[in-house]
Amino acid sequence: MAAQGQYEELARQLSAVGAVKREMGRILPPDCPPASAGVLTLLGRYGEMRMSKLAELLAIDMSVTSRHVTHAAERGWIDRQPDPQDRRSRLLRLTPAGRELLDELSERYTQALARYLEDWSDADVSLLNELLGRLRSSFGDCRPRAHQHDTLTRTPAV
Amino acid sequence: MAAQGQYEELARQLSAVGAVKREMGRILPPDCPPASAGVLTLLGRYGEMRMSKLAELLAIDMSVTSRHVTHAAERGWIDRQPDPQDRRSRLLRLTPAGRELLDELSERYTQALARYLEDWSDADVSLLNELLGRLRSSFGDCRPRAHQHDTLTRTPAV
DNA sequence: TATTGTTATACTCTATAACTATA
DNA sequence: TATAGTTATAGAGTATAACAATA
Repeated sequence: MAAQGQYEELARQLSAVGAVKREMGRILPPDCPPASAGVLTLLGRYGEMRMSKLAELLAIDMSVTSRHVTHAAERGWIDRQPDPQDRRSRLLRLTPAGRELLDELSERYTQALARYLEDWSDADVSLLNELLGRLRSSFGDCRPRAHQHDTLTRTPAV
Repeated sequence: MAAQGQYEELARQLSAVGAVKREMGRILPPDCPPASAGVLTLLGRYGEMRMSKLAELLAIDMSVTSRHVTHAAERGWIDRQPDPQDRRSRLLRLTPAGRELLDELSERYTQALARYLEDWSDADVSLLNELLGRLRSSFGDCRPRAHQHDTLTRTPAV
């Protein structure tokens, strides 16, 4: 349990961290918006998955996920196969071109962060990662309760 | 200097923290988008300032700042007076209504975070704040060099 | 009838460039 | 001529609701 000032400060930091995100977005290759990079990263990390799973990992609505996936699929970075188990679903996976692009993205991210965070210790980067992960998890666990004014309405995927 | 995997993880965490930001945005009162909350917060914290200073603190372009400020001014939350020292500039400050709204925002942020982060210690929240501040500062110090393909062109305000 | 995914629409946020007014 | 701020325009991201196909 933290003091009120800490919470207000955290709200401010979260709001302001957008500038860092935007700066990271600027290093991406043309035709690859940050949303595509997110899709490729998750498919690279977790392997083949369905739309609904990807939407859950991205923590955005599936309708939005669908558009991002379409963007990437149109450029040949990912592959959409109907799921033989349930033909309503589609299985997503990286193509070789997608894997290649992902490698390029990793390198760009790494180079940019190594430059910006040159005076950060390994332990500090690690700690920030851990705390951000915990932050997301603390929020994620509460998310379903967000707007529950109608208990009979379908609850969103996650 | 951190390992490559740490940097890739940080890129992912930064991308994913948007979900937390959106969740925080959902608790705001109607008619007060997150951008307005940011404007009010900074004016409350640092007091009267000019447009250019506010844009610098928000780390967004002044054109965008101008629109956020107009939104808030039209609702009576902030006041824009021409600077007597330089009539091109405008001095921004909270109105009583703006101060009242800011108090409401602080309370909502605090309540939401106290609920989501109920199992966080004061020290952990503090640490996250500190690391996010350092992160922003590490990026901010590099920003001017971003796109310097024409040294004679005016460099953006910050 | 319920669920998976897509599409249509609308809203928020941001950047670039052109513009106005003052210095 | 240069600077502070505004406005016009375009692009990226997201959410809600209506829809199609399958279960």
